[in-house]
Amino acid sequence: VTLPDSRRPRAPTILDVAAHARVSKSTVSNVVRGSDGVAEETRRRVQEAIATLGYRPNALARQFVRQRTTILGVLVGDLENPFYAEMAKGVERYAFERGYTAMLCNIEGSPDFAVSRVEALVEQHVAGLVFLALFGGVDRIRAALDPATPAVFAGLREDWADSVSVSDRAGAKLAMQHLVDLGHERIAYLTSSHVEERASRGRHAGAQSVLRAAGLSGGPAVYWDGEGEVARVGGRPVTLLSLFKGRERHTAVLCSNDLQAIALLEFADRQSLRVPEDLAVVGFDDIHLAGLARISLSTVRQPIDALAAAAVDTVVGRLEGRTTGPATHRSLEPSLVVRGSTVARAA
Amino acid sequence: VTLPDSRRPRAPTILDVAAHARVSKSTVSNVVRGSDGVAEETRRRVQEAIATLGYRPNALARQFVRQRTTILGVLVGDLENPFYAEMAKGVERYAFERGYTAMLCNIEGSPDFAVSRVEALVEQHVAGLVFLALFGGVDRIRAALDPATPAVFAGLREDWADSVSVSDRAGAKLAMQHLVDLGHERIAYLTSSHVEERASRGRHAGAQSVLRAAGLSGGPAVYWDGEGEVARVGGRPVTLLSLFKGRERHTAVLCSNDLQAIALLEFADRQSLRVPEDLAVVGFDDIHLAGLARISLSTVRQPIDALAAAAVDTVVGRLEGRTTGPATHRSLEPSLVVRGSTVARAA
DNA sequence: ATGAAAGCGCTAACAG
DNA sequence: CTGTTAGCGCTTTCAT
Repeated sequence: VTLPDSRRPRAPTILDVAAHARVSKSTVSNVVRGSDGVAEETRRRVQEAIATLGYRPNALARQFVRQRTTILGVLVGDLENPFYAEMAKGVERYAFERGYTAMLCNIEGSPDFAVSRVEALVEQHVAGLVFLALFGGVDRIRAALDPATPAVFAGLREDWADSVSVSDRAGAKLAMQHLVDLGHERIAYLTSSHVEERASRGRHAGAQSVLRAAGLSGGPAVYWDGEGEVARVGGRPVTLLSLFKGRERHTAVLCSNDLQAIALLEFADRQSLRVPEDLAVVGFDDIHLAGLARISLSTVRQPIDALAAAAVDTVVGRLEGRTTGPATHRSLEPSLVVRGSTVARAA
Repeated sequence: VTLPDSRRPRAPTILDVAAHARVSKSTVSNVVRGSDGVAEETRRRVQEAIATLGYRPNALARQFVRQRTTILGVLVGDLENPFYAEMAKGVERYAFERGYTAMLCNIEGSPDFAVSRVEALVEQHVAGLVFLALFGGVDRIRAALDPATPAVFAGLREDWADSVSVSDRAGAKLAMQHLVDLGHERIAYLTSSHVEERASRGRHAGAQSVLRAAGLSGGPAVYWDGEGEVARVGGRPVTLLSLFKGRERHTAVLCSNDLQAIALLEFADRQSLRVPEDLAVVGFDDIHLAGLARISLSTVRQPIDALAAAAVDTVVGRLEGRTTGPATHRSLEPSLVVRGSTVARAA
C-alpha cells in the first residue's frame, strides 16, 4: 500500500506555500488560520499558491504545537442500547457541526473499560469529554481526568462537572402518577446494574413519593438484569414471577429503562401474563423501539436530541471560554408517553 | 477550569526524566518505547524517574514526529440501526484490544456526511479506516482518501480495498429457499435506499436464482423506505398494500435488512395482514431485536462479531506489515434463523 | 503588514 | 549500550 519513500512526494508544507507565494511562512499561517491583518493582495497570492500546490494543513503539527486537539471524547454506556446509540449519534452530529470530531468509546457497563477509555482519551489530549454514562469507580475516573479538560455529563448528573439531564424524580413521578391514576395499588420499581446508581435512586425516590402521597406502600427496588427468572430484592434472590402472583401480587411495574421494560414484556409473554391487563409496564427513555406497534411501551420520554445538543453546547462553551466557573447543571423536562403497555387499545 | 499558566506546572517531559535519571533523552525514549538494548540497571533508573515524576508520554508529540496516529477511523452507516451499532461496538472493542482507539463517525446514509467525515479522519492522519457502510459518491470518497492509509470494508464489499463480508447471494438464497420450501409461489424482494446498492443487487440476484430454479417468476426489486404506504417498483410508485392484495398477491417477502422487515411487520399489523399466515417475512442481519418474542423475525444471520473482528484484523495486518499487495476479500458464511414471521409457532 | 526565529516533545539516525 | 543531533510542520511572540 505504501509507496517507497523516494517515490512518494512529500505533502506540501506551509514552507512550500510560502516559497511559492514569495512570502514568509508566518504570513501563510495567518492566511490559513483566517487571522486578519493580511493585505488583500497578499492573501490572494497565498490562497492561489495553496490551491495550485494542493496544500492541506497538517492537523498533527497544529495539535502538537497547540497541545490541544479538536477531538471530543464521548464515553458511551453501551451502543447496543438504543438510548446510548441515539445519544451518541446526536452528539457526533452536533460536535461535527461545531468543528469537532467525536471519538466514541464504548464502556460496556464496565468500570475497567471506562477507566482505560478515559486514559486513552486524555492521552490523545481530547479537547473535551462527554459522558453518556458512568459506572463504578468514579474516583479512578476522576484521577484519570485532566483538570484542564472540560467534561460534561449528558443524560445523567454528577455534581463535580457540568451536566445536562432530565430530572429522574420528575420522570418517575409522571410514570407513577399515571399508574396510580389507572387504579394500580401495588407497583414495583425494577432496576438493574446497567442503570447508573444515582439515576436509579432518583427514579426510585420519585416513585416512592407518589405512592406515599397516594397512601400506597412502596417497596424496595427490585434488581433484575433482563434475563433469567431471578431478581434480587435488598440483596436476596427472589423469583421474578413471585412478584406477579398470589394475593400480594404487583399489578404494575416501573422499569428503570426501556430495554429492561422490553425484557419484562418478553418475560410476561412467556409467562402468559397479559399486558396491560395482568401487568402494566412503564419504561424510561422512550427509545424508538418503544413505539413499535408490537412493543407499544408506555414510557417516560427523555428528549434525547435536546440532551445531546445541550451537552455539546456546554463543553464547547467551556472550550471557547464562554463559560467559566463552577459546574453548571441544566435540567430538561421529561414527559410521559402512554401506549399499550399500560392502557389497552380501543379495539 | 484552566489555571493561570504561571501556576500550572508543566507536565514533565522526556527531558525532565532524562535529567532525573542522569541519562540522555534517547535512552528514556528507548525505555518508554520498550526498545531493547537498554541495560537492565539503566532501565530501572529510568523507570524509577518516570514513576517519581509521574511522567506520561505526550501522544501528540509522538504522533507528530511519526506522522501517524494509533487512531482507527470507523465510518458507520447509522447508529440508530442496531446492525451498525453492534458492528461499531465490536470494532471499537477489537481495535482497543490491539492498541488502537476508534473514532466513530456516523454518516447517516448521506454521501455528503460520508465525504466530510472521511476528510476529517484523513486530516487527523488516522492509521486506518474501517467502513461499515458507503453511500453514493464512491469517487469523492476515494479522492478524499490517502492512498497510504489502509481501509477495510466490513459487512460490505468494494473491490478496490480489503473487505470482510458475507455473501449477499448466499444469504438471500438461504432465505428464498426457505420460503420456497414453505410453498410460497409469489415472493417479493424489498429493498431501500438505506442498503448499499451492491449488497442489495447481490441479494436480489440470489433471490432470483432460487426462484428461477424453482420454476417461479421473480419480480423487480421493490423500494420502500420503511414508512408511508407508497413503494416504488422500477421507479414507478405503487401502494405497498397492492403487493399483498388481489389474485396476484405476494404471500412472502424477503427484506434487505431487519429494520425494514420490522417496519413491514408494523405495516402488516396496521393492515390486519396476519404474519405469517397472510404474509411471511424474512429479514437480513439478525439484529438482537429480531429475536424478541414480539418480533420473532426469521432472518439471515450475519456473524456480526466475527465480521468486526476480522475487519480489525485486516487493517491491523496492513498497518503492521503482515499483509501487503492487492486487496483481499474474506467471505464469512451467513446462516438462516427461522422464527415466527415465516412459521407459525406451535401453540 | 510582513518576516525572523524560537520552540512544542518526541523519534530516529548516527557516533562514540 | 548510551549520547548527540537534526528535524517533524506549525504557531507565536517580537522586530521591522
